[in-house]
Amino acid sequence: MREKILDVSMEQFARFGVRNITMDDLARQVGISKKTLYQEFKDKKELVMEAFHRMLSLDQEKMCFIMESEDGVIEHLVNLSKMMRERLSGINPIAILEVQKYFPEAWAIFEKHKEEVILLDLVNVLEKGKKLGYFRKEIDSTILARLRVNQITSALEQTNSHTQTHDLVEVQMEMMDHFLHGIFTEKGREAFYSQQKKQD
DNA sequence: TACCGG
DNA sequence: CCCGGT
Repeated sequence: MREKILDVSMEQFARFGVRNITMDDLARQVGISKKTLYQEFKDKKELVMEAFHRMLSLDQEKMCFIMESEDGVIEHLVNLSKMMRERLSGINPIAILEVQKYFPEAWAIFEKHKEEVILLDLVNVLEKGKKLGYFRKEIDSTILARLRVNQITSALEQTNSHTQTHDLVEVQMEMMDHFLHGIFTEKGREAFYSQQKKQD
């Protein structure tokens, strides 16, 4: 039951914004009474926190899966960016602003996730890529992982501007391409191009 | 579902 | 007036 509620909440919050979705809306869509809803969750704040937390956990699961199934570091970075693009395309920019503004505790969960999960993952993948000869040995993995994590999440801060979600997706693609070409060795670039061909 | 109160 | 909470 809890998961069902969280899944619906996640989708609705992302699409219409947290403030536009009322507790009545959620109860109706899940097909339960508000009483049941409040038995599972203390208040709306808790629901938002949990929904947000769940979204990040699902992302993290996907990342672990990518990490295990792909031994190619390039595929890993491409998939990470793809994941971010898919996530962005389903989120109304207004929802991000609302969470930052009205649910700072939920936003803190994301900040933590960014620092502890994504950043470490990127350091690992950059190191791995250097060893395999795809990335230039001169690069500092820690600095570039930081650069990349800021790049990826910059999409979420730009929401103040009038940028459309579609543009954000395009921007993600462009930044990934630029980042990769900055760290590739010859071997890396060739591997990237043949990997791109497969995707089309 | 109705209602209170912020 | 709206909506979270009872």
